[in-house]
Amino acid sequence: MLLVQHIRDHYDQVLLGLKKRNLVHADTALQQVLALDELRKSSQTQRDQLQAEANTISKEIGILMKEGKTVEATAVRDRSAVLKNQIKELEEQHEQAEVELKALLYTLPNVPYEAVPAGKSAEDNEIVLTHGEIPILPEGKLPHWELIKKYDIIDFDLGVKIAGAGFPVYKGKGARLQRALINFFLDQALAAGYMEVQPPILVNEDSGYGTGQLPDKEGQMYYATEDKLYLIPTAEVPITNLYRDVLVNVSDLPIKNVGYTPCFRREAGSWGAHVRGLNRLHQFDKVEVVQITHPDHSYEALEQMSSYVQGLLQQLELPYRVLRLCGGDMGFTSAMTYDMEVYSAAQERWLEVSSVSNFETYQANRLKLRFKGEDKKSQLAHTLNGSALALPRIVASILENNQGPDGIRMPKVLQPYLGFESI
RNA sequence: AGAGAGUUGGGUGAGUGGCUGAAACCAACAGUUUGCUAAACUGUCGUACGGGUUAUACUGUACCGGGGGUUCGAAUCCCCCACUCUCUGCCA
Repeated sequence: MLLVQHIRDHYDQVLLGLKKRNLVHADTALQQVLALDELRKSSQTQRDQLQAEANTISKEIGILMKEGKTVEATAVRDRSAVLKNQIKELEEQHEQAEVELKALLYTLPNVPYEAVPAGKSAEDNEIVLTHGEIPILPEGKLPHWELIKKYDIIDFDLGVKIAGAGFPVYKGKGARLQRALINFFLDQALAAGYMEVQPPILVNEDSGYGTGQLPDKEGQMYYATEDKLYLIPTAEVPITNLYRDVLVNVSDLPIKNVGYTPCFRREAGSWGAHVRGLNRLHQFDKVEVVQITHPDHSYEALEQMSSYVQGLLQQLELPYRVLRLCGGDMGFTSAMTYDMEVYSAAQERWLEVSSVSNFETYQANRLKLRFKGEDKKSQLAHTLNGSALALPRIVASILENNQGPDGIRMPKVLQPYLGFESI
C-alpha cells in the first residue's frame, strides 16, 4: 500500500509511475487520496479539541462529586452531553474518511522503479540477457507430456481421480526427481546464507492482506470456508508474514529466509492453449527466497537474488533468459521484477520459472514491518522475494532438453540427490 | 468437540470505575565512576494520528487482544468475536 505522505511529497513522481502501469484514472485517484486525507486530518483536529474539553469536564465532575457539590456537578454534566453529540458526529466523519481512504489505497498498485521500462504487455518486457546453448534435439523429440507417459514418471490421470485436473501424481523416478530438486534448491540457498523455515501452508485473512493477495485476488486462492483459511499460492505469503507487526533491529538486516512449500492456485479462467502437461498446475512445488532489507540496499539485494537464481539455472545446465518486466506486465505489489525463463526445447518455448521482485515499502506498509535505525526512529523496511525455484517447468525443460535415444540424462548436480544418472 | 482460566508496554508482571499511559523488576540506551572488563549509581526509555516548529521544543487525541455497550468518566463493569493455556475426549 502506498504511503499518503509519499504521495503528498512526490506527487508528480507517483503519478508518472502509475501512468507507466497504464492506470487510467491515476490523476483522479491521487487527487481523491489527498482530499480524503485532508478531510481525515481536519475532522481529527476538531474532534481532538472537543474531546480535550470533555476530558477536562469529566475531571471537574469527579472533583465536585467528591466535595459533595452535586448541583454544580449536574450543571457541568449538561455541557458534557452537548459535547458528546458533537464529538460523535466528527468521529463518524473521521472514520468514514479513513475507511474510504484505505479502500482507495488498496486499489492503487506499487509505483514502478525508475529502471522499469514502459509498456503494456509481456511483448514489451526487456530481455536483459540470454544464457546457454539451445540444444538441438534429434528426430522424434517428444514434449514432456509425452515423455512422462513413455517413462511412466508423472501421471495426470491418476491425479484426476484423486483430486482433479492440474494435480499430478509423481511416481518412481519422477517423485525422486521432485525430492532431489527440492533438496538441491534448499541446500543451495543455505549455502548462500538463507535460513530455512517451514511455514504453514494455510494462512488467515490478515496474512493475505499483508502481502497483497487480498483484497482482489481471492478468486485465485483455494479457501477453506469452515475455518476461514486460504491455501497459499506461494510461500511468499506465510514467510513474509512472519514479519508482520514486527520491529526489527537495523543490525539484523538483511533477513534472508528460504522455504519449500507446495503452492496452490485455482488459475480460474487461465486455462487454454499452451497449458498442457506441467506448464500450468493447481498444485506445484516451489522453493522461495525472501529478503527483508534496509531501503538503501534493496536493489543490491534484488541483483543478488537475480544472480543467485541464474546460478541455479546454470548448474542445472538449462538455457535461460532474464527479463525485466515492463510497467504493464508487473505484479500489483512490485516495484521491479525480473522474470527468469528457461527454454524448453521440444515445445520450443520459453517458460517462466522464477520471478524475483522488490516490493520496496509496499508490503512493509501493510505488514507494519519496520526497523529501528541508528537515529532510533522506526521506518519501513523493504521486502523482496523470488522463486528459487518453481519445480514443474524446470522438470519439463530438463526432460525435454536432455532426452536422447537411451533415455533422459539428469543434470550432474542432481545425481548425488537422485541416486541415478538417467531416466 | 466439552468444561474452566486467561490475553496489560521489548520481556516478566501489578493494577476492579476518576490521583493510571499505566507500579515494580528485567532488558535496552545515555552519562558518572573505573587501568580494561564487570559491578554500582544517575537519567532516558511505548505506538499511532493530529496541532505546532526550518528542525527541535512544546502540545492534543487515541490505544491495556479486536469490536460494541453502560457511565459525566472504563485497563477496571456488561455483550459479541478472536486467540492462548489447563483438564476431559479424539488423534498423526
